[in-house]
Amino acid sequence: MILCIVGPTAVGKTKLSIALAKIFNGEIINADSVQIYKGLDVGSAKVTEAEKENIKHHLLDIKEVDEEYTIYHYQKDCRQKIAEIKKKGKIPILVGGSGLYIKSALYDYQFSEEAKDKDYQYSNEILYQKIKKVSPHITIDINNRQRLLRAYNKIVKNISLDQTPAKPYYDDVLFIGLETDSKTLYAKIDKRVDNMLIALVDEVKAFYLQNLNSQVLQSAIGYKELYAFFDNKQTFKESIDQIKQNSRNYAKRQYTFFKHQLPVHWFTTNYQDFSVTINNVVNYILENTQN
RNA sequence: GGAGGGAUAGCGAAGUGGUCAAACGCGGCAGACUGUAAAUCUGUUCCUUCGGGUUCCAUGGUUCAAAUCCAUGUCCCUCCA
Repeated sequence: MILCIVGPTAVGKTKLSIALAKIFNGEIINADSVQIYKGLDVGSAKVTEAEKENIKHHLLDIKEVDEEYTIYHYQKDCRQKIAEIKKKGKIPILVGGSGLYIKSALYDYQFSEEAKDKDYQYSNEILYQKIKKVSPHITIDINNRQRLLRAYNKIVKNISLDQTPAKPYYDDVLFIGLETDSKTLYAKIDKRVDNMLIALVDEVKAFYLQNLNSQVLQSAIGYKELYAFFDNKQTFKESIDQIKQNSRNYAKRQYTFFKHQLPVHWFTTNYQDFSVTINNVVNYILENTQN
């Protein structure tokens, strides 16, 4: 059995994962694209040593902030960890909010070789036409340059643009989702941001003073907004409001992905008494376990 | 007390007689997702039984026709006293 715990930011995934690891003798595999990196602790709400309660965690802090890491790497790393944990007779528990990371590891996504996309000078229209010429039925939005470039890079490297849906890579995965109504979640997110504020400023400032800049620092919520503040591009309050706003929007996108892309069984987080939530999940797992 | 400026959809903001249910941005809601995924992109957003109905501070007026012109009132802002 493989457990996979998903849900938007701030619903309680971490807490649930620790509880399940203890009950089912599991080890946790991180499935969060930002927590892969060392030093991005506060802003990514990474588990603290105390919170881990001696449960073994994998794929946390395995890269420096200026190193490249994509789903290609994650697929390999995660599958390897799953194999290792299973070999020990323990239960792998994937926990995280990065939907595509999870899907690429647990579904038969094919990645040919490690390779970075090249940028081309072509306009979106021209890229679109070139792609359509090779693959007339492909669905791709003409404004989505990131995807257009990806598709075009594939064409140049003679890689198939096949869009057939991926099949599960494992046959024993149980997807568990945590959810709550948006009003509660948004209040939770705001509060979480307010609580992490001081520590987050220190964390980001350290990177900023080192003159570090990288893909993650430019795109991760909590980091990019404070960089804008340190660069004097906006006020502190504007940055904080933006962090909250971006977190809310992100939570929304996470729901959409999990609800439509993965066969998730959902549970409502009981913030007053989390043991109720844990019990519900445990019962569900027991009901769906063969032995 | 005097002189100006302004009130537009949840918010900001265009529009200054018909082509205006009203550009655009934000926010909201919904969606896509096979190598940047905490990324990138899409649709929708007055009400509706989808025929239509009711809007642009309020009331009255001009006009075939008003968010746009006129009068009065209310509120807000700036400047002079």
